[in-house]
Amino acid sequence: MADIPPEHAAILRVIHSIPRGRVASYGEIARRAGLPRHARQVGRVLGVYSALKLPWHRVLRSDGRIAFPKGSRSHREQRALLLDEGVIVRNGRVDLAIFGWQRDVDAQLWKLV
DNA sequence: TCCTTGACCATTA
DNA sequence: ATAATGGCCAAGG
Repeated sequence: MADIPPEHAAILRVIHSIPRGRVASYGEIARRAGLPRHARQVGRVLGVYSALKLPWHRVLRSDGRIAFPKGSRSHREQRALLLDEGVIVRNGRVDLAIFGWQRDVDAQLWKLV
């Protein structure tokens, strides 16, 4: 069995800890894993370990958009999985101020008014 | 080694 | 809001 490099393990651990109904960007995951500026590696790791059971659908771009091209198979699947757990996806995008793992509380309160 | 390729990001126009 | 740009960095050829 191939051993998993520590950097990969750190990234996988962070992804696994994203709460249900919340989302995080590639960059944020990299930072939380102690690997700032390694956003691209997060995407790569997700691909490499796609066989594992991970909440990959909770990972989005920094602007809240789904990384896969609109109309692609993966895009549709990710959208469906997010909707399944109550995350609103509008036009291929999620409002991070509401569903972001580290969401902006001020913005959320503002929306309630 | 050097070069290319990305499930990326921030800035600028 | 969209697009181009330069930067980023590990993998693989």
